[in-house]
This record gives sequence, C-alpha cells and structure tokens, in this order.
Amino acid sequence: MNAARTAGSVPTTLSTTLVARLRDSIMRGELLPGSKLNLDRLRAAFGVSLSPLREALCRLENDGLVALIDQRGYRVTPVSADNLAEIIRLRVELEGLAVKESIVHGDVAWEGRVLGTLHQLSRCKRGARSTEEQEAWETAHRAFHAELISACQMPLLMQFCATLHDQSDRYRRIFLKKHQPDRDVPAEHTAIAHAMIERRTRDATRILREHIERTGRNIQAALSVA
Amino acid sequence: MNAARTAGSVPTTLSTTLVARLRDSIMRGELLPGSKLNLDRLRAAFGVSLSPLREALCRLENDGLVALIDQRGYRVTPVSADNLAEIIRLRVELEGLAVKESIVHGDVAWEGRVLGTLHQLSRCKRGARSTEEQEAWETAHRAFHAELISACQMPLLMQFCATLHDQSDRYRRIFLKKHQPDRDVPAEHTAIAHAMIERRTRDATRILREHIERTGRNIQAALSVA
DNA sequence: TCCTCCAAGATCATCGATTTTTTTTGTATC
DNA sequence: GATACAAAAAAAATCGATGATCTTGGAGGA
Repeated sequence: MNAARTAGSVPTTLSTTLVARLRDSIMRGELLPGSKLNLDRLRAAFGVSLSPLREALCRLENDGLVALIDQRGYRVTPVSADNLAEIIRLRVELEGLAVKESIVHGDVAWEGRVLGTLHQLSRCKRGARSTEEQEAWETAHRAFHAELISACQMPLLMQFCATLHDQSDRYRRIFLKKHQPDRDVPAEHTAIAHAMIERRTRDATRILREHIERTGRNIQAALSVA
Repeated sequence: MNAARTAGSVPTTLSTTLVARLRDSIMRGELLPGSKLNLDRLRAAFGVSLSPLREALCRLENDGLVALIDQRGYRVTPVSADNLAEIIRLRVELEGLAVKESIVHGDVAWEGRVLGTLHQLSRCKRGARSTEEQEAWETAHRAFHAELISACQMPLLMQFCATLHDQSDRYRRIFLKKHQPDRDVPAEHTAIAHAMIERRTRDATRILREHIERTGRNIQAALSVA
C-alpha cells in the first residue's frame, strides 16, 4: 500500500495515477466520510473507464480510506471518535517501536536525511494561504515523519505506520481546517529529530507521543462539536 | 482485508469467492512464493473473466500475499528470513498489545467464546492425514487466536494481527509441511486461554510470545536449509 | 564468439457493452 | 394512512475485445 506515494518510479498506469488523485480528494475532504462513491459518476468525473477506477478504489481499501460492500459498491470510510482514538493509540505504539529501532540502526546518512527533511519542513508555512502552500507542507510533513522511522529496517512496520499516518492526517485535514496552530509545532519537530539523532530514545518516544496525542485531542474536540 | 474470512455473510460476488480460492492456493504453497501470476492462465484455470480476477488479486495485496508491479503483473509475495523475522517480531508486539486490551475489556461471554474455540481446536488432529482434517485444524487454530484478541475493542489492531497471522501461517504451512510437532502445542493453547480468562496478563503475554517465537525459530531453521 | 538492435509473440491495461443485483417508484390492498 | 407487492430505473459486477507495453529470439555487425 501507499505504492504511488512511496515508490520512486513514475506511475505508469492509469490505475496508479487514479489512486493518487482519489486519495487527495478523500484526504482533502472533497469526498465526504461515509459518502457513497457512485462508480458511473466518478468514471465520468475522472474521464476513465470502470476497470482502472475499480482497481484504484480497491487499492485505497488497503489504506483504509474506502470500504467495499459486496453488490453495494464503495463508500468513503466513515469517521468516528472511537476510530480516531484507536488510530492515535496505534500510532503511539507503532511509531514508538519504529523510532526505537530507527535509533538503533540509523547511520550517519540517515541522520543527514532526517535533518534534510526537517529543514525542508521548516521552510514550509503552516496554515498557509494558498492550497499549493498547504499541500507542500503536508508533503514535507509526511516525508519528515517517514524519514524518522526509515532506518528501523522493518518494511511492514513502516507500511503500517504510513497507513495510520494517512488516516490520522485525513481527520486533521477535515476537522482542523480552520484551526490555528495552538502550539509550536516546528519546535516539536526539531526536538524529536535531535533527540533521535543524539540517540536519546526516551526523549524521542516521549516527545513523539505527546506530539501525536495532542494533535489527537485537538481533533477529538473539533469532532465532538461537529 | 480478510473480508471473506471475517465477514459472517455469504460471499455473493465472484471476486469475493475468488479471493478465498486464491488465498488457499497461496497459503497451501500451490502457488509458489515469488512466482509470476499469469493472468490469462489464472483466468482460464478459475473459469472467470479478467475483471474479477484482477480485483481479487488486488484484495490479496492488502493481506500481503501478492504484489503488483506496474505493467508487469502480479507475483506471489516472496519469502525471506528477514521478512519472517519481522512478521514474528510484529506479531509478538501487536498480539501482545491486543491480548492486554482483551484481558481488560473481555466479559463473561468472551470467556465462553475463548473456551469454545479452544475446545473445537482440541478436537482437531494436528499433523492429520487427510487434507480436510488439516484444513479443519488450520481454521480452528485461526479462529482460536482471533478469539483471544476479539475483546480488545480495537478493530484496526485486530486486522493488523489477522494479516500478520496469515503471513506467518503461510511460512509455517510451506516450510513445516513434513514437520512433526516437537512440543505440546495443545497444552500451550490451553495455558494461554486460561491465563487470559484468569486475567494473568504477564503470564498470557509471556506464553503467547514464547508460542509465536518458538514456531518462528522452527520455520527459520527449515527456511535456512531450503 | 559476443554484443546490439529489431521484429514477432506474449502479456498487461483499458475499454464499451451485457448481465445481474439492488434500489426506487408506483399501485393496489388492508 | 400505512403496508406489501410489482414493475421500472439505477447501479454494480462481469464479460469479450482492443490497444499498449514488455519480453523473447534471431539477424546483423563488431
């Protein structure tokens, strides 16, 4: 899963391109949680045939963004407080484990990549005006978190983390649209990166946990109002 | 994922039926790890068209049993010592977490279901002669492990565990085909079940870990010979 | 003898149309 | 006015065929 995002190669098939386009629509909340996905309308909207569309949707199922019910088509995965709570809980557990392993196995090249993505992220403006700036921040943010755990030498774990991260991002992007950052997020990112590079395992996992859980609480608050 | 297996409803679409049939073929090792899956031959072999076949394969990707490469078709997921090691490691971590939560949230009905599946498992003969008996044991074994963690109230975690369990089962079924059980597996199952019901969290997680890791070591041994 | 390039065959990806199932709508009955 | 049934419409699932891409094997040249 996340093939279109993690693979370095250029997407060559229509299906693969569609996966990315559909994912963006869902992540941005254009396709609302729980809403039915009419295949014929989607087909027309994206200008493709049914085969690649079905395949793309099937691949999004891996990422937990859509769900298929036999004879009844696809729906965007619904949101709920319970579901969000589990995502947060699992992110803490799994990213925590991945961070520990990354600290053990990371070499100098990895340290460089972590600082590199941190720098790129710092150059993006949060709460940006334009959509492009916002997208740039999202991409950089995702890349940074992926890089932190990239040295853990556990591909499956990295995949689980990426899936959970995507799902949690969807909640954040839908429910914290107008939310002004109430805390110094860049400082938190810097703190995590340095703790990891300096092999302060306890600090790294603690800061990461607080980082994830605080975002989770903010979303929960917005979710319970809606 | 694992929809065909976990859902109580009867599979109604061709795709859903195909998922189960293909899964069995891969789990049994009939379709060899790393082997290319020729769509045309599979289509003919199963007597279906390309559309449901592609969809079924796509769904098996979720379970990590096949992998798609653009313009180059599907392959059965290859096996490796590293991959197995990660599966074992993650099973210990994730099932361990799920067991703890299940112990916290499990009620009397759950205790009953655990003992029920344990009993059914005990009535199946391991290392059975016939294929049917072997399949019956596999099904009962999977159901037992699923029931242990069914009270954890974390659907995503249960899904992760089911996926990892399937993958680890594939290794066991392929590489321990002729393997005679070298230990008292039924006693281990009984010990885990009772530890959980009696809320001895430390015992439960420890026995489960040993259970998983010992099987893992046996497979690793067979794998390194092959 | 070995390498490179090209054409033929095989295979994957996509399409438009058909079949099957579900959902909606309209009508008759209680 | 509500409920049950039947027909029509909508939608999903599947199919067979076409177009695009990759792979294989052989001819030509170094």
